[in-house]
Amino acid sequence: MNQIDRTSSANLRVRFAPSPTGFLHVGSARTFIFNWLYARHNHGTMILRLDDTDVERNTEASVDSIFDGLQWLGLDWDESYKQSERHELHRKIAWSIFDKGLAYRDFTPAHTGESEKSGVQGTWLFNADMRELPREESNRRAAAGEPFALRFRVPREDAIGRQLPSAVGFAEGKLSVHFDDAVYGKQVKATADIEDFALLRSDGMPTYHLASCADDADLTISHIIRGQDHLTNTFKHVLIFEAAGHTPPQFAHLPLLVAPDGTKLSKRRHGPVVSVTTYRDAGFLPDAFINFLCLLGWSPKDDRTKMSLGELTDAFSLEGINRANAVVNFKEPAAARPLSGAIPEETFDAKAVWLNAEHIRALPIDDLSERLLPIVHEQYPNVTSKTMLRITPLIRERIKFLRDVLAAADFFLVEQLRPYDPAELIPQKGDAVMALKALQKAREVLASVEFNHDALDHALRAAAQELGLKAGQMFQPVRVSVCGRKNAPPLFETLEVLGKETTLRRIEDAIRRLS
RNA sequence: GUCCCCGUCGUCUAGCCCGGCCUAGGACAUCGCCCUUUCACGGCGGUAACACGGGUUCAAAUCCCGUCGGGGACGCCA
Repeated sequence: MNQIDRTSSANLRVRFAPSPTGFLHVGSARTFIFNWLYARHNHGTMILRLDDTDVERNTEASVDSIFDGLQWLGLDWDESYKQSERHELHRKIAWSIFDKGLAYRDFTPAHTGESEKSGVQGTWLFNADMRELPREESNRRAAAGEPFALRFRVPREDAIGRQLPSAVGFAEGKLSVHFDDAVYGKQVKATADIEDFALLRSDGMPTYHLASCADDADLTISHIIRGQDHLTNTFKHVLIFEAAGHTPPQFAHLPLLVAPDGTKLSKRRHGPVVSVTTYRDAGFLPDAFINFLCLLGWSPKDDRTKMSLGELTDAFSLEGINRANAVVNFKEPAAARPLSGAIPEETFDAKAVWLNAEHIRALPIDDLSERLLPIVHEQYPNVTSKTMLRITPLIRERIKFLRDVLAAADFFLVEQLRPYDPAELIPQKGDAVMALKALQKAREVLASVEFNHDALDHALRAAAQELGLKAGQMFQPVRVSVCGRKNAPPLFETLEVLGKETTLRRIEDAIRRLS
């Protein structure tokens, strides 16, 4: 059965196959990333396939939203397909399975939705009348126009003695299907626990299971890397592959991403916090987001956490994937803070936020500056890239999200400072008189000094000494007058960028506020 | 209900396959100290975990059995 050479990377082909039924959520993004990493690490082929079989639920908006997310991540693919354009192939394969006697027509009317989902009697297996329906009668009824679904004939005890597919054998005395998962190891399931699933619906459309396997076989996918929620479906898939005359690919199932409440991440229950574009809009760097996602369910095993895309690509392997579900430790925005439009920082997993800050700090100044500029321009269209380039180094260590630039660099950007509490001007262990004295001195000294770091440093320290103040007591009033608050970048660099004119004007203003 | 998967600090994880180096390592978060003109960065240190119970063994986080807990799949949805 293992005739395909899976070690040869030239034939390595993986795929990401989202269904366009909503936005791209973080679990899907992580599946995409792992597939991409595996393909690139092994110089294989990355395929994007839209699994849009369910016309009812698919929307154009969803397709756009998924592409938005993928585009932001910045990871590419080599080939792309739409399942809805391949129905002929799916039907052809379904009927070839029927022709081999491995599927049969089921004329039972379709079920009315969810009603008999978790029946007390246990798993429904098959309807004997339909499964055993003579071929002639089946053909006759079909020819008469009676609707039917096409069902897979899962091997039962009646298959014993005949030629069995190679994935089917006996385990503990029971006829079972087996396959080897790259993450979860050997998997076995008794055919008595697998129902005769549908291949074609009564409207002739392929089901997900059929379409997915038919495409994977046709596109010669070598490795299927997907969420663990498909682990039990895989037994059916193995059966389809073999019935269609193909060797099943190598499977690798990923542990699920779960919410803090322990349940599988879902768009429905958890909302925008699980949408990729939410991270984009909050000012995450794509590489930081990718880094974060990779650490959920995978480990490089060498204690590294902050990793670039290149490092991730080099380090990635299926062996590093673990089996336990991982929680994305986000908070519901409503619980985090009364909503004010923007998504508060504490909404996101703290590690994601930290990684983002790390990636921001690792970016070269000019690169960071370029990414910051469009955000700044939303509110301050007149800021030049030259100015931005001077501001960036002063705030790089102080922002966790790209958007934070607006709050961190506000005093560089506005003409007029927002009104602040004059009490802020008063230094440690000082009073309003001291503040006033310091500012008047600063006004005097700064008027005649050259605005570069060293000159500023000398001038202000000397001024402090002259007044009998500690350096900090001198700096604080100046800082607050030019920044409008206590927490700000280092003073001299700040003054340098602000320039003499603005600095003096703001000190003047502060003196006015004090008196 | 049936079947499948999982269970190491609050969270992500290393170690588990091939028992001893584990008085269980790292990271985030948290607490404290240092650096310092504020904030941040950085440095140092602390708190904190092998779900439980049996067994095998000289020795078990690592192997076996059971219990409990969590998740997932069971559709003519994907």
